[in-house]
Amino acid sequence: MATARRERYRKQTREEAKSVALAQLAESGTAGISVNAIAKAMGMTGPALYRYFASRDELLTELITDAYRDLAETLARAVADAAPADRFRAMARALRDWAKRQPDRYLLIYGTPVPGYQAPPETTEIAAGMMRTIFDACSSVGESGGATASVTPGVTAGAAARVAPSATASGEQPLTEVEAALARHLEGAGPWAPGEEPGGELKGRALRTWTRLHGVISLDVQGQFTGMGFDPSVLFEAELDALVRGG
Amino acid sequence: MATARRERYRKQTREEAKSVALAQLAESGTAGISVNAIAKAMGMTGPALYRYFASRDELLTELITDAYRDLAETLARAVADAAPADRFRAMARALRDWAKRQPDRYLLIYGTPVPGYQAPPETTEIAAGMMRTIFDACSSVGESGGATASVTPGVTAGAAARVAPSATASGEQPLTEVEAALARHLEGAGPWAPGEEPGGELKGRALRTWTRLHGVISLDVQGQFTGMGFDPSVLFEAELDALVRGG
DNA sequence: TGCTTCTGTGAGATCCTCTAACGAAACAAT
DNA sequence: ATTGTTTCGTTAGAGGATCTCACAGAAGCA
Repeated sequence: MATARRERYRKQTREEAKSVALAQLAESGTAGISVNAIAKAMGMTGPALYRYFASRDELLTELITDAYRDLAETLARAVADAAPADRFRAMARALRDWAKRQPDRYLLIYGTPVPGYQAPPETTEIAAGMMRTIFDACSSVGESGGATASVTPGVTAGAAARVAPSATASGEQPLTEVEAALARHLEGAGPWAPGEEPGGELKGRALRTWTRLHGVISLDVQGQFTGMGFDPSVLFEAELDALVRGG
Repeated sequence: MATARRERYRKQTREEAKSVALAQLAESGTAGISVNAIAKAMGMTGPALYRYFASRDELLTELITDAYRDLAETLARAVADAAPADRFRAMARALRDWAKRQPDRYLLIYGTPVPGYQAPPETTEIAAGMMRTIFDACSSVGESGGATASVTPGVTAGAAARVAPSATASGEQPLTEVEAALARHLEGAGPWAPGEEPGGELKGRALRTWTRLHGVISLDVQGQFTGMGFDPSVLFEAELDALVRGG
């Protein structure tokens, strides 16, 4: 029973090690995380830490899943706390804020993977939960917002003219032919998230949302915009608006 | 004069080293590139390679700039070889093809950077040249294509209704308010590319293009789509279409 | 009190990057 | 052809990394 003390201590030192590792990550990147250095910073010798983590890789993996979980929870909370009409924007901004506040953790999740690396099953679970959140945020985007313009299809011919939605549920934006093709292609895919699987159209919206937000955020946190003389948040808001507008 | 032999030999072994390094990169990631292992694979001892590269970092940097240059040239050629109406799609597809064919090199350019790492000035030059290519591809997107639909603004009020373009040059898509705001914000930014600097609207289009294509491509080459049961190229084409449509 | 389990230490194996000193080869010039 | 110079590759080694192993304490349990 009193072994609980030991377990508490064990968990505590594990957390301390991960915390020190995060500090190292922030200032030297993934490659700068050293078991030896962490141990030294904690006041013990190198091999002692191997009582708590089987390998440097396990520590790294735990850092990743922790960050993943944290991000997923942050998004879920942002969606839950927002009014239905604001959910989408709240989710997107929460994502960006999280990434900007701790770039290294974002890159830990979405950065360059090691070729051989196999993500633990826990990771895919978290990813599925996050996809659920994105679904929820996306599904509430056109509803009762009143801010979306109903764009009537133009008369010009061509592949990009907006066509009537195939057979989807609620009253949403009309889709272009290519959007409809993507929706059809995604109809059978999945399952991507727990709970009921949405239709292809919503999956397409979610996928667009994910990739576009990641595009802006990842280039931003990697510093690819530095020296270009503009505020990335303006670009982000523009992309956000395009997503809302485009359904 | 006959020192040319030596120089040729020198260049040759440098190239061989980089080639071996690329092989290591493909199978073990950036961290798996080892000067010792490269030398051994070339039939010499470790320290010998330090006659050719001052440090492991210099080798890495050279790998990055090589990849960057290669990518930039590939895009430029794709744009140059395509008919004006196809330039945009040609550029985008060339980008994706290049990335899919050699994911590790793409991630070398756009992957997680080391926090302390300062890109050599040569890199920013190449980036500027590539931005020029993107500008060229984007500027020819609405012209004479005939495939873009002229979307008439809906009657519904709200921030997302399309408004008349501010004062831009050619006959292009009308902009939403947020797009116009982004264009205004980008008007003074730069210079991003050699040659004449385009207006804010074109800069906005280029930025959207860059971030959206990168969003799809990076998640794809990182394997984030694996197991989701859909073809990423369909998503890519849908995004491409949205970019063409949206100006 | 003893017995067991957990925790930390020091030594060491094996890798890595990178420096330094030395032999050998190739080039240059008399 | 012989001499001098530059370059190349070697071995030796410093210093650091991950990780294993055997051993000394400490903590928990009887």
